[in-house]
Amino acid sequence: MASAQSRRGPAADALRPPVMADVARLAGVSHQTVSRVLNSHPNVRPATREKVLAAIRELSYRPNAAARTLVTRRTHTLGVISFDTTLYGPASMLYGIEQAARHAYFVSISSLPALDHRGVLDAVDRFVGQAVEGIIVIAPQTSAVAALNGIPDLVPLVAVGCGTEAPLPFVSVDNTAGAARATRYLLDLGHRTVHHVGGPGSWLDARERTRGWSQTLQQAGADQPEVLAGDWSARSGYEIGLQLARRPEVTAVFCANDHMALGLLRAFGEQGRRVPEDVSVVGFDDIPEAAFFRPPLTTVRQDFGELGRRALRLLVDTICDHHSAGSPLPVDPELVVRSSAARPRA
Amino acid sequence: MASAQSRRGPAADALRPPVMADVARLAGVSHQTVSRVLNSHPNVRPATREKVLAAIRELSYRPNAAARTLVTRRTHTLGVISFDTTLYGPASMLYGIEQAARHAYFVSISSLPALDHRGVLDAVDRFVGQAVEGIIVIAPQTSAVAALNGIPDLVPLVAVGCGTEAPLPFVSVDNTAGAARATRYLLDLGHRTVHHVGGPGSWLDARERTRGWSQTLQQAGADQPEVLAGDWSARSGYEIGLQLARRPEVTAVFCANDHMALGLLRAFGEQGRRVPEDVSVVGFDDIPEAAFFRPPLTTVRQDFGELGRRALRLLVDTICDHHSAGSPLPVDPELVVRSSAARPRA
DNA sequence: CGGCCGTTTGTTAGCGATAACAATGCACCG
DNA sequence: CGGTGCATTGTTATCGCTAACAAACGGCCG
Repeated sequence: MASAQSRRGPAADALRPPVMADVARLAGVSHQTVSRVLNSHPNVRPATREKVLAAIRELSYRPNAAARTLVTRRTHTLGVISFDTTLYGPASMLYGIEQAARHAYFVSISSLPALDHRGVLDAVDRFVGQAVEGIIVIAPQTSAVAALNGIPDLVPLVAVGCGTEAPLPFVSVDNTAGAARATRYLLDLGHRTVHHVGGPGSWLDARERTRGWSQTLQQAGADQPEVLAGDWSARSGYEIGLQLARRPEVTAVFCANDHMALGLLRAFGEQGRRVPEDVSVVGFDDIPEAAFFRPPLTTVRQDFGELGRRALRLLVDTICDHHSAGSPLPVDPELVVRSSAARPRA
Repeated sequence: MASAQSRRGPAADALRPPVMADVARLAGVSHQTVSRVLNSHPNVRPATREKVLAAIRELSYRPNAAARTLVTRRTHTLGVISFDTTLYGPASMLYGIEQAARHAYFVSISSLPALDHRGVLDAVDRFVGQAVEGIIVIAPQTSAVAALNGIPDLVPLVAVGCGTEAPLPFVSVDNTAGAARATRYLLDLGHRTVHHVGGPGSWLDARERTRGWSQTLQQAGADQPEVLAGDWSARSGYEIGLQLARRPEVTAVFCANDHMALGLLRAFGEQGRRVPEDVSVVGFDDIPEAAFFRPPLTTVRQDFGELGRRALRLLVDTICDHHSAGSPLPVDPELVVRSSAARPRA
């Protein structure tokens, strides 16, 4: 049997995985017929198909992906470039993307410690080298958007969470509306004005949330306090909270994310300012833990998973039609009322 | 110029990306010489190399990965199979893996909503079909380990966070030691015994932490209260906390993770049991927010990133030597003392 | 019963790279 | 001045698959 096997010589049988020709020989057909069965072409007699399938099973044959790719020019692979996937937002989007993609694509990741021009360009380059069929950039920072500008159009590319200024198809949440909702809620409770702990200015989401807050105050004719910017971390929220706690005129704070709100709550607690009796706090994101902060955090829910799924859909559309049919509507954030905000004391 | 280009005919120039033959023609050498330059073989005259590089730049040529793979049988791709990468632990390990791998490999992910037998097998199968060079399974659940047993040895496979019972090379943290350290710490503070909020029994880490706690109590001759098992979520910690708060004999609690500890803190706060005055709480993981809980959480730090990096190293070793040189030492967790635990009141 | 047509199968030629081997050129030696 | 050997380059075969075309087969019609 071994000697009849192939030009590879008898000894190679065990070493090399079987190829299509081996299946063909065993089934007594030509390799092309095997290929037809594998690609479910019509015009293969059922009996033949069965023989081939049996041979495939017997040899545990698996088609060689590289050979296939070489001729079909399809890799069934997408690339995702993201800022630090340890963070809740990026991690959730990645998860959403992967769930939505898995039935049709492999997803390859590139998680960058910083989204600078160089890093993004390199990552795109890597992926193009790998011949991905499309790329999703989770690009929350202005620097990333800038980098995206300079990218040659080698492969369909979609951005997510990049504000509305991106020079390419994108999906995003309506940060401005979410921030406005939070601010409006606090004003409606009776607060004279609302202070704001912002995210880093280099992040688009941060800017947009700040804008939503600012516009709402302006419309309401309320005082507009200076923005205190953190870096998204609980620590920065804590430090800012320490300052804010000293100022008795502060009765309401809108934090650009839940982690900073956590730090804020801690700082207020430490300084003896009660939440929500003395000061109200509202966050943004609705991370799973927010409901278990002390007190439970009123916050703006953002559906990261949905965002990821939409990004994927947009990318797939772009790959197929090869014309971006405009970007879908922004995902609408929702205010989740818990107990960290209340009416100010009279 | 176009007519001299290639057998593809003049019109194809703009459509197809350039191939090695195009570069060769432009540089006036054979395609093999181009290949030599690309693979930095010795024995290419510097002048020739320059000509080739210039041609490559001029055409913006990129080698075709599939063609390369077909002949070299290398894909430079690794697969990572993980349970829900939204969670802090898996996300951090994934990040560690990717950071360590990126200079040499692409990393493809498969994030499963459940690590059941079928799911793991399918994921491995997908990756084998994609011809990855190795797979890392972030396999914290017993069901995953069971599934790993049945896997044919088609590709190097390494598990991480899978306890010490895995039938294959693995890396893990020393959960038992970490839990023992936390428990010991509470006992040393003077508590009679320590209650335990465990993770789901289907998770190896949960079991090991419970074991470490249990052994320590036994060694100390302390009472061994019944384990209350949660599901890692803050919500489950909260619910268990509500029960525990009613029992005045409870003065110290060791939680199997920080999220449940957060829920516990909230429940105790709500029920008027002060932490750490009335009851001490220690967590596990040291998530970035733990320092900003109220009170700041004393917990056991686990370096997920390092774990990921080690897993990668182990996998690469396995790929190269193709014999697993035994698994590396478990990563040692460290107790981070903050203020959620104190001496019991007299 | 020959010819036409549709179904089923086989044969050949690529896809774009690397590997093995052959050929060239030049320096150096006896 | 021919032979030897190394550095450099070119030629050919091959990786495992799909696409395009060719051939064989059978049924049906006139």
